Amino acid sequence: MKPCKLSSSNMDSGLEADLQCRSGTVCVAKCSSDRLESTAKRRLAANARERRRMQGLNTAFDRLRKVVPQWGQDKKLSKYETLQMALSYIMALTRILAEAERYSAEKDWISFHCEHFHQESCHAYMGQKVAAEADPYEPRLFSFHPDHY
DNA sequence: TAGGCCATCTGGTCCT
DNA sequence: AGGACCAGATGGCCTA
Repeated sequence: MKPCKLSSSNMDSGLEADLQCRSGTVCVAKCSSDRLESTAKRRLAANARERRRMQGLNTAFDRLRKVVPQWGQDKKLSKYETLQMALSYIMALTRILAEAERYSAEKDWISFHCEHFHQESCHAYMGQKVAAEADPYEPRLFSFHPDHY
């Protein structure tokens, strides 16, 4: 948006009818006031759009806070903490998924191994696995460790 | 009271 | 030209 090229003296005079552009052509009072008015209008519209945009962003943050674990947190997570927690959460879930896949493949092999070789040690191993799976959402998996920059 | 967090305004840049 | 997005500035609110 280019500013209306009015001389400062004219701007200060307050006599709108006498306003002149630097080009020398007579600038009708309406010219500057309309321009200022439309500039102000567009600025206000832009402000409103920006407010709506930020509100949308905050709504998204609230939705994210609802699905992210908040172990022992009595106050809501800040935006930065929410993003960090979401990252930890996703990584933990990914790890659980990978473990589960590996376990299902491994279990077949272990069953076979137990059937044909040393059964005692296999029972101990299987028991350990089951215990570990009993509480896959153990809080420590998603503990929030903010990075310090 | 200082520091953290947030909302809002604003000007700049990019895209359609 | 106008909208979306972004980053900097500013002021308010809250907490230790």
